[in-house]
Amino acid sequence: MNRRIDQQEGTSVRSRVTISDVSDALGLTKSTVSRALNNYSDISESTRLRVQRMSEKMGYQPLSYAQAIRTGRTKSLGLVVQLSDHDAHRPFLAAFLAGLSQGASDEGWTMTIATADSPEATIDTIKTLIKDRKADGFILPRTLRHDPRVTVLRDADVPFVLYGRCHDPAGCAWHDILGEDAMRDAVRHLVKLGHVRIGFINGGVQYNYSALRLEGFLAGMKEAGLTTDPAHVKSDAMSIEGGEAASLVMLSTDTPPTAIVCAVDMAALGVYRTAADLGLTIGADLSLIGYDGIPEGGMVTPQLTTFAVDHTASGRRLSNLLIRRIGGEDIETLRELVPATLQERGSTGPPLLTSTELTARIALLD
Amino acid sequence: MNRRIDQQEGTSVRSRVTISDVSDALGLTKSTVSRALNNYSDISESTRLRVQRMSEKMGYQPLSYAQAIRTGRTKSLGLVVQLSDHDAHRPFLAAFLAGLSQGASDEGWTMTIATADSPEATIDTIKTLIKDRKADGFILPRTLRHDPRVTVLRDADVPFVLYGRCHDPAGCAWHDILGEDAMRDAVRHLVKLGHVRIGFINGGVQYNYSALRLEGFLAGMKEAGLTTDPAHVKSDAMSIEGGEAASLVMLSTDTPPTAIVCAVDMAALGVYRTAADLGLTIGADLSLIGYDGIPEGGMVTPQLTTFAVDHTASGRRLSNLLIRRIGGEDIETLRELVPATLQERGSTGPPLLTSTELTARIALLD
DNA sequence: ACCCTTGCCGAAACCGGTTTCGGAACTCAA
DNA sequence: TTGAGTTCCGAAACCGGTTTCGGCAAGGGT
Repeated sequence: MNRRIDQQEGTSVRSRVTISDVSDALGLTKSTVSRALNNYSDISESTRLRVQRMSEKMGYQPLSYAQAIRTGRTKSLGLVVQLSDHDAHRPFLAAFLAGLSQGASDEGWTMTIATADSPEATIDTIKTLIKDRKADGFILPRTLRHDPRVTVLRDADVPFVLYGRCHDPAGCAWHDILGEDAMRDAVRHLVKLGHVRIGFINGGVQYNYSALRLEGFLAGMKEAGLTTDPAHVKSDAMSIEGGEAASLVMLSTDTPPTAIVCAVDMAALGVYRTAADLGLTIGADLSLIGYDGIPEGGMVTPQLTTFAVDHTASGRRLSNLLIRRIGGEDIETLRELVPATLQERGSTGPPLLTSTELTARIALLD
Repeated sequence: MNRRIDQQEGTSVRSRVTISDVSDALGLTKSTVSRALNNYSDISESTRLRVQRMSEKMGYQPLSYAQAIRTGRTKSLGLVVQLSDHDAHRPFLAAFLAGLSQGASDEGWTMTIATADSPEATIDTIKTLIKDRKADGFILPRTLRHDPRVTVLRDADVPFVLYGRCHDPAGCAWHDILGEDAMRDAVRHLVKLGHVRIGFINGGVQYNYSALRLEGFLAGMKEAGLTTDPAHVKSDAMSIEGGEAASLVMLSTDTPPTAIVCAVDMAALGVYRTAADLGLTIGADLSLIGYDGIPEGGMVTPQLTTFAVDHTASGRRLSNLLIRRIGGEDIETLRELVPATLQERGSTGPPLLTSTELTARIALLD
């Protein structure tokens, strides 16, 4: 009782307000206060209210690690960032973290993050974090078709939520962008402009999204009654170089596409290079649509038409979902899909050249 | 004693090995085990060894939050990333985090990170993390000349370490890159190529580094016996647009510089735009040196000569310094400066034109 | 009037560590 | 032999919460 309550916003964080301070002030025991704040049913409504008010007034906030010792929960979300991945996701990282962090702190949770430089190291890091109880659950970005992280976490019975979807949905909660719809819409958009021969440059096949985006592309082609030339479909292009190589091959066929859809913006930037090499003007001779909305897309000429993805918003959602998952909510209610939004810029236009003319133009260079 | 020890690498993390398991196995009390592991002097060397071996064998690792309840230390490092800053630092983030995280986990620590979108929010977030004891200390990137974070942490008596330096070193540990030396070396490099009229585009004056880099630039000029035209020194350019504007003004004077040193790469990228607008060829008509080593510098033509900074290595050092600081090491021993390394590429060369010729060329455009 | 619920709260154990305190055993000088 | 120090470890309190258990008092049915 001789304990001094700190100033509201005192910078010096001497002795905190503990649960005993609150219970003493109310003439109750700390067990009652604890149960009142944790919504136990054997606490009368009037007492619960008294406790809540007093806690509020005294600025009491349970210490998460003091709770953890009994509950095993730290109120922190784990994220292991794998950096061996091509650079593509780095620009996402800041925005993504911002969303995660906001979503977490909205509920009074924090983010524990670690990095790893290989899939194996990622698994090890996750295991360590679980063992040391540094996180109550995990957010898994960049879901793979067969993701070892999912296996580990499912086995360990540790909650997690995917940024992406999973081939085996058992036990998986997720938040994902409808990349397949975006690819279909890309085709629709190009078809409306008059394109008939459309190529597709996909991302890494190990990722779950690539199968979906390919599906979406093909669906769009089928819907428009167009046939897809197998030579016009490439995959595993996630970097500028990858996109450059894939598009070069594609445009060197006898019947080159007049438009290309890329599953990732980085690959689309590579197409700019190929176009420059072949003397083609993007947006005129060759139309191009990307996906991701990376800032570099706004720095090239013409600016890249792409599908913008709001990673901050997604991060926020993911934190929310994971916290609810840890709280025991049903998995089925913790799955959501949101659309990407088309950002129309200069890299698309009606086809100026026929495929034959294109070939002729390209041949001139040799 | 009826407790089962988990399999070494068991995925299912049932009951952990606790300190009592270890003490039981040795026929000691847990207090002895605790003191043995924490290097108390009143434990015999033989006992300490027995305890260490058994702990190792049983895979015992104290639970950090269980320790925290008594010690107040969580073994986690705090980082608050401020995102309102121009985008410039985003590319750094991944590499920086990787270093921090490696440095932390090398010592069995973890990173707790949060984001904020304004200086005020940053302060609030730090205060919250301190209050909730979510971090034992903080890493402060992007040090300002007068940094409110330093004030808060110093007042709260919470350990911290700067990525950068501080005008008032009292209580400050740091790791920093010698940007001033880099700027001086940039001038030396240009002088050696034959440049006489050299401009300087500095970053934000609110940052601590900008004063240092300006100093370094001026030192290089003085060393070479060159006079610095005040019209050739600009500041607060940290983005492409900023660099573009600053260089445009600078090059529109009667005696434009034949070479420009930029304190940040992003500004240097802006100079490329100005050069394109004015019909100048970078590396020939105009030499350019940046600082940071951002990947975009390798994507422009010609590639940007710059000073590469290894943010991963710095992050690792910062974690190490902070952990030692939290451990009570003397501040004076926790300050270190490392050089940046010149990455010579295509944006520098001997001056092809005199200042007069340059002016004539530029005037032609009007 | 009596017993049986039910509602509500206190007492105490507990979580996994750390830290204080005290005392047994051993050493060494007087 | 004895007394004073040392060395080293056990017992127990403690940190700040949560959870189990038991019991008192009010209410309700017969």
